[in-house]
Amino acid sequence: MSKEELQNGLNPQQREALLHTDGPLLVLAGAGSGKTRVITHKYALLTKEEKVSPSSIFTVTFTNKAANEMKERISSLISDDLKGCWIGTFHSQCNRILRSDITALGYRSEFVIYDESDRHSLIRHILRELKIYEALYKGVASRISSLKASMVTPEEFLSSGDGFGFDEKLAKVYIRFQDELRRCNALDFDDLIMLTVRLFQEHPDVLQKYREKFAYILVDEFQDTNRAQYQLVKFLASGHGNIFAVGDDDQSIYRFRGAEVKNILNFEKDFPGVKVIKLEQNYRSTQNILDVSGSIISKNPKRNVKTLWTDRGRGEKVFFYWLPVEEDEAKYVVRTIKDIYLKGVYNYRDMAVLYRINLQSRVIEEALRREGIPYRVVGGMSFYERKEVKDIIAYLRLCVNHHDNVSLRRIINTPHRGIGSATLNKIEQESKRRGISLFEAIRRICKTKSSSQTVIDKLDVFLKLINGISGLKDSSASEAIKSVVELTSYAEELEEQRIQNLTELMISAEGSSIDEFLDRVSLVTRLDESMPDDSISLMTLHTAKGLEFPVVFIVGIEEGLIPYFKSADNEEEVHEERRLFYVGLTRAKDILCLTGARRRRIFSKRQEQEPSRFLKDIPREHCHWVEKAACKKVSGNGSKEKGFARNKAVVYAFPYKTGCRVRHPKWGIGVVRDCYGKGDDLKVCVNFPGVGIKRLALKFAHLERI
DNA sequence: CGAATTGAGTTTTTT
DNA sequence: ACTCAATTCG
Repeated sequence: MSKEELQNGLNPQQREALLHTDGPLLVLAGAGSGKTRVITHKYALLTKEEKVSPSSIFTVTFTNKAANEMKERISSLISDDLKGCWIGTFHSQCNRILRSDITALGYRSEFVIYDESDRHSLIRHILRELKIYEALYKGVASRISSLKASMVTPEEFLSSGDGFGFDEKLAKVYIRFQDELRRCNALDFDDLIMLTVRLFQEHPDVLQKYREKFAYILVDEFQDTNRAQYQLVKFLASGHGNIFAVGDDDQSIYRFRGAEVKNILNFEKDFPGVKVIKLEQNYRSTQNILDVSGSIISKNPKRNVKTLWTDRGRGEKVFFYWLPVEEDEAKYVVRTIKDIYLKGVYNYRDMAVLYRINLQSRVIEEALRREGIPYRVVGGMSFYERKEVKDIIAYLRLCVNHHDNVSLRRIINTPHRGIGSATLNKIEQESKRRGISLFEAIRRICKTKSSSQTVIDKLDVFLKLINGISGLKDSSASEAIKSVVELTSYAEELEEQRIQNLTELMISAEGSSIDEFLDRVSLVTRLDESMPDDSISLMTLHTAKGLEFPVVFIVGIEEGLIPYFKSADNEEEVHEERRLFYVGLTRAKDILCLTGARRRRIFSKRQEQEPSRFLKDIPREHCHWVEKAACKKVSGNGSKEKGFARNKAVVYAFPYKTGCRVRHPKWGIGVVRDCYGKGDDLKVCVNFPGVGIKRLALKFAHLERI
């Protein structure tokens, strides 16, 4: 594509951002303003016109999904292949750098990467040893994580500490944690960033090498960077200043995990002469949706004001429904979903239900199930977090790296081989006494026969097993997985579904070496989520960031949920809740429907709920505002719930009930899903197995009741 | 060593 | 209400 072609279809601001090639540039991109478009076109322009090699453009995103999407879109713009390009997540980019240069910091380059749960088990182990209440491990882990994300060393933390006992203990755990990681030859996610920054700090020659290598730095979702990530980018860019950062401070919703919006503000200080461009034309939503979301976000102070506009027209008003209890809310949402679906304009995949906390999905799911509407809950446990998958990966890690104590602890008795806590304690002691890894300690115990024969026998079996698998080091990852499963008899007495998962794991490993595979599973959280079926998406507001749907429901717009009660007394956090709400609102393209319930069960307590304070900021003229005292329209069946079954209002006598069977001359036998309309316009929705769901005008479809 | 029972706590999440 | 985890019992 030529320079001219790359500009086609861009608005003036986008074009300006595209054509600014030298020096720092900050693009404040409102929701739905086509930021990815600008980034990808920029990338294409740099490689095509400026003849910059893809290997000289350092491009970072936060998620793999974003990185892949970007790669795809770029490769459709330029015909060259992107081999050797540097487009990836912060973590994968840092991994790449560290794999080649971490030895400068005294680490070995074959480190393994610990995920959240590995980190948790290591911290629990340390707490146990230091005799600190173990149940605190989650809090401790997250404190340490945020210290590392802010590049604070244990020493610095200690000196800045308030001298209260707990901080001292925390620092101790922190030191110990880093120490253990090192002994295990492992890095956690925070280390990947932190150590890369440290590498640049302490080794100017290495920094110089990368500065020369990367002529341009592109940062996506800049508002989500934490301090370490920002330092990283700053290091790379401060030589030539060719940094191109894209973000939206209004969509900063990850403060709780260390994101610092102030990086956007600092940016103008750190890179003098920065050009700031705002993208305010929105290509996603109707004007009504933009007005409503704008009225919400404009109440936040300290923001880069952006006023989104669209040429799409006003569109539907935004719906707000206030219902008596959460079940009513769910029912209302589901009924509306069905109504919309049956009108035929939108499919289920075009709709999403968003909520503040995962717990809220339950009621919605139940209501959807009752109506037989297909749905999927987005988020939740990722494939690689499943126990059986993690177990097998632990075996692989241990084989590649005998120092990996965390993996060893995980699988030493999985599947059961009679090695319990007593034996493990003995091993731990031996390892501590000699300053060797657990694996070495086991070897020693076996060699010196310093335990009872039964224990030695069991340990010996384990040793032989690991040694046997270690022999597979050079075989392919999928071979190795197969062998691990066989040698450990892992699949025995495992449920069918879990065996399936292992098969899936093997398939996903095909074609990679063990090292590559381990890297990938650490840095890629979920398998590519395929979504071929037509189903409603359910997810939290956080998960919805970056996505868009023609029809969006946001449920539970109540005080206590949005803003969440734990945030309600902290001003900063209320601002973040407001942004979160804003993110949710701006996901909608055509139809936006907000709901809330007057009474709701939260943690088994029935609570009287107030409408969210944010609702006060929405101008009523953009909304259909409906408060329901009780559920009026009860759809024939399913109204046996207490309270509002009184209106047995079967409005029209439909000839077909949901669930009854019919025969169609062409499609055969099907099940009636729904029946609506009246008179000559009576429509019936039938699911024909193997054919799919059909909507038929009763008048023309020659249905036969069976 | 492993199963069963009791008890505490309860946001959001990517890598 | 429900989950997850620790402790206790067999």
